[in-house]
Amino acid sequence: MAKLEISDCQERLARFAKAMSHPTRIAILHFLAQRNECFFGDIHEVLPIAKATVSQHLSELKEAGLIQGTIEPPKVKYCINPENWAIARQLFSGMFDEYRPEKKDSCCGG
Amino acid sequence: MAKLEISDCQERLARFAKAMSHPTRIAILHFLAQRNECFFGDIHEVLPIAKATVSQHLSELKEAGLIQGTIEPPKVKYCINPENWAIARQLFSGMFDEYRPEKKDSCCGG
DNA sequence: AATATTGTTTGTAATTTTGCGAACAATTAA
DNA sequence: TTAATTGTTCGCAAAATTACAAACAATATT
Repeated sequence: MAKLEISDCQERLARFAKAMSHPTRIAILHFLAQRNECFFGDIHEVLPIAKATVSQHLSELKEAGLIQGTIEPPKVKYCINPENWAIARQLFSGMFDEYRPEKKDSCCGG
Repeated sequence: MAKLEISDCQERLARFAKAMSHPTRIAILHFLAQRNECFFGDIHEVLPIAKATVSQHLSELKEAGLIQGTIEPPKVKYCINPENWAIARQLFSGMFDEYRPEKKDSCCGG
């Protein structure tokens, strides 16, 4: 029993998923993905939540590696982290491609 | 201010991501994606956690729509939910495709 | 030096998540 | 009927998440 070991890829996928597990953070990613870059204020301006909360969400996205931020005094510029974005894309599509229903009739009697 | 409204798609994407935000649940999805279907016991046997916890993780995956379960007394058969799996795949790839770095030089001075 | 601007950090509270053992339900076998 | 098998649900505890206001830091301006 207990033979299944969780791989690094699976841990990493879960980590990315966790970063994406909140609607506000999805909205932030969407916003950044479209603009390629922008300042904290631009993001905060558009969200109906306190700046402290925005900052926290940005922190989590940054720690997960999906975005990056650089200080441009007195502002902070945020953008997608291209390398990790590509890795996340691959991990997710790899996961979803693992399921290939060979038969047209569904499983589980559904 | 606060102009950004979170769309249903974004809510749904976050919901799927949340279901995938735990390593054990990623492992379960991976397991199911490969086998196309299997019983609770098969999953529990392979995981180093209590059956109550396994049951809970399966519940969350089921409530999120990623998997489905049917009772086959005295067992319960679980499998990927094909329709929602396809929807999740699209939502994620749609999100990741939103970012298209036009230039080779990275943003944020990275 | 004093003030304004831009974000982060801190402290706090409410809620959710995670995990387990024990109790429970439902079917099957003896 | 009694016992065994298979999972779910309950009750609980520890930890993590979410959100906010207030305090703080760092640069720019007057």
